[in-house]
Amino acid sequence: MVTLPQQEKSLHKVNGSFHTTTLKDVAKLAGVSTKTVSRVVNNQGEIRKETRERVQAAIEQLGYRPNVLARSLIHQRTNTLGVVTWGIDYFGPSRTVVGIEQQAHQLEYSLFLNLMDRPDDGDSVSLLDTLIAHRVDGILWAVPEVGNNRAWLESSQLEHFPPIVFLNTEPRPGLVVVAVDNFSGAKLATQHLINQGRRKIGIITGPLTWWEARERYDGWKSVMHQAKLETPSSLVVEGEWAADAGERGLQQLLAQEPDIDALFASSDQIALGALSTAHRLGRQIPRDLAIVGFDNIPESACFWPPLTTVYQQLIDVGRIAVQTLHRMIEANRQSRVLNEASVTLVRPELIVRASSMEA
Amino acid sequence: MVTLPQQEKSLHKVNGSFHTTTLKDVAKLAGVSTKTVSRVVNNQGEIRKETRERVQAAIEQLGYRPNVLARSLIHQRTNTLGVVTWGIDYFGPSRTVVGIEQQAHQLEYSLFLNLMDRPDDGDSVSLLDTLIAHRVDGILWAVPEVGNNRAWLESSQLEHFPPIVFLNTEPRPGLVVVAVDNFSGAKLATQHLINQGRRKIGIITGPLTWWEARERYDGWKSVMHQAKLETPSSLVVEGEWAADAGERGLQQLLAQEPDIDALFASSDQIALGALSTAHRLGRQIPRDLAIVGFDNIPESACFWPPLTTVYQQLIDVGRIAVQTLHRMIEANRQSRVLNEASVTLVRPELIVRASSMEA
DNA sequence: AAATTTAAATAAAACCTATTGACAAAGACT
DNA sequence: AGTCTTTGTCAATAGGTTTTATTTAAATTT
Repeated sequence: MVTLPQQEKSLHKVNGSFHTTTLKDVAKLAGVSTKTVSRVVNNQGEIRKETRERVQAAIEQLGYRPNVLARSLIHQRTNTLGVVTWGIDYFGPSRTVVGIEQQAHQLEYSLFLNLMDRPDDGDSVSLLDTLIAHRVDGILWAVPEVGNNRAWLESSQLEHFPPIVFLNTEPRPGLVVVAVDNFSGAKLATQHLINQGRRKIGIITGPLTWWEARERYDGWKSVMHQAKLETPSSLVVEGEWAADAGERGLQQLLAQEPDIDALFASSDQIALGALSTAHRLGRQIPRDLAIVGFDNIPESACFWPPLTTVYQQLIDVGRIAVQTLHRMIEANRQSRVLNEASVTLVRPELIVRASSMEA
Repeated sequence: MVTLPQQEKSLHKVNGSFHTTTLKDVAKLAGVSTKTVSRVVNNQGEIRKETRERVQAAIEQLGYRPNVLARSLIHQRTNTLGVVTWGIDYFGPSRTVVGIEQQAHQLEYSLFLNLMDRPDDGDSVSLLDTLIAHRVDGILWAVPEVGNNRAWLESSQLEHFPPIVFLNTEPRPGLVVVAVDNFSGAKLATQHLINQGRRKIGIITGPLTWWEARERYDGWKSVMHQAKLETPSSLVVEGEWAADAGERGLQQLLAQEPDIDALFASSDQIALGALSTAHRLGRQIPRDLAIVGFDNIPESACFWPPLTTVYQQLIDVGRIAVQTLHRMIEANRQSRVLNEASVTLVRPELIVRASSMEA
């Protein structure tokens, strides 16, 4: 036990305004120099056990926590990453953020979170500015690529930017990208349907301004061609990501090609909408129509029938992105070498359920 | 147009290591004092148009952004809020975060995001410590209340904490809380079923260690009693929040009370699982069994049949929480008056769809 | 044109909090 | 007395803000 002089309660009141305790306060209370406190806090140098305990008791009593701002200022490092993303109320983006947070936490980074209001451009530049003003050590750009919403890349002076990793965006020369291999995923889905003996396989795409939607579309086309199956535009409907696109989409497809026997839906929500339409029209799933989705949202296992879908390991995308960013930051610290571009693709896997296989 | 002396590219390279541009650099390049630059940046005092332009040109050229850390240090204010939450890959929590972010952005706060790995206790204290070390101006505690996961409240020295607002937790004396009125929501749902002429109304609850689950359970009980309906334990199944709890839950309910004519599911996922079981058992929804969920996840409109559910305006909870916190911060700045406790309840509304009404 | 007033800019120092290095001093131990 | 261990002093640093006192420049008045 260590005893300390009683501290009057008013210590943290100065001029009636809040005063967080500083190194000095601790030093004064413990009766040592600030240097000594600093040594205790940072666990460096030889310190007598008794002194250490006195200091620690003072820290306890005052609720002292070192001011990270001051530290960062000196060390030229904030241990902070900036995340820019969109749509965390959707399953995919939120999972990605979870992965990011987990890995960041493990590597002792704090996260600044910034959400865009719309995925297509908007206020990207001002968000990035804020992050840079906060001197984040690195940036995770996790906004889905829509239209030309990375136009800021051209106009910005990237030499004033910290390292950036792009998540789920199209690889480009000079950039570091971690993404799900949507193309492969779509191929898995389509190939599976072909393996089930289906031949007339329709697709409802996401909005084709989205890179991910285009990749999935291309994957479908690629497998179809390989299997020598036609891909007329009557088998294709462009939709939004949400469920009602699936409802309308299937209606339209059936109007154009009444005898399609399978559907590749570019999201689980679209698949859900299609299921709903199928029920209304009295089509048996999977007998009359096999359906495969994309995402593996938790609900999809309980759709009726349970949905076959492509599982994207978005948590991994987040984790890998942070690991990569961390390496870039460390490398930068050693030498101001330009980080090499790189592309990491995470392979999705197919989850087979009842919506695509007859019992 | 303003012209400036050419700057050699190597300015931001010092000893081969990265050098962010500072006020001084700008001042030197513009040929003015640092004070002048400061005035331009902060838009204060009288400054000749020509000078302002020179300075702005220098800022542009160097890509200067004021160091927020240094500013915060002086102003004793970081314009930063800490968010602690859990489960942003679920619909409810992520929506709440969206609301928080929107309002924070509008009030020019940046957000630190911290996710707990588990909602029941865990590392709360260390998360809070990190936030305080970062000198956040306020904290949003958006972790659902499970068991005694706010035990840290007793052991912490709250006088060293910045203002805190609690989201979707049980009101307690002395705390500021913004929450959805789960009790009312459950009453809406149950009353609606009674209005439809249902009398034997079962419930699948969330885990009753959760405050929100208990509130919904109590709401159901309250309305049942008011309508002079029995609430034997055979009408109650405690579940998890996810869909498979609904599958098993309905099975169990039907085993206990084969002639129930309605079900209040404490989450849309549970409702989805119940729908799935109903299909498998050949029960017609809503004819044989009316179902109401809770949450209004986007998919619920496309369930088969579309799900009647209770819509919680979680975005509003987030927004209001930030507004409240902002007021507390401002009030604190004026005078170190203890912030008064307060409770704001957000009323949910009932969305009626086909799962509870015969056509 | 000279004198006065007003405006714009500057230099220098203090401050915010913590870190760091060089060096000195005190105390403990042979 | 000499050595080792522990602690302290002091100043500089990180990147800004703010104050005071001063200087310079421009605008206005006589």
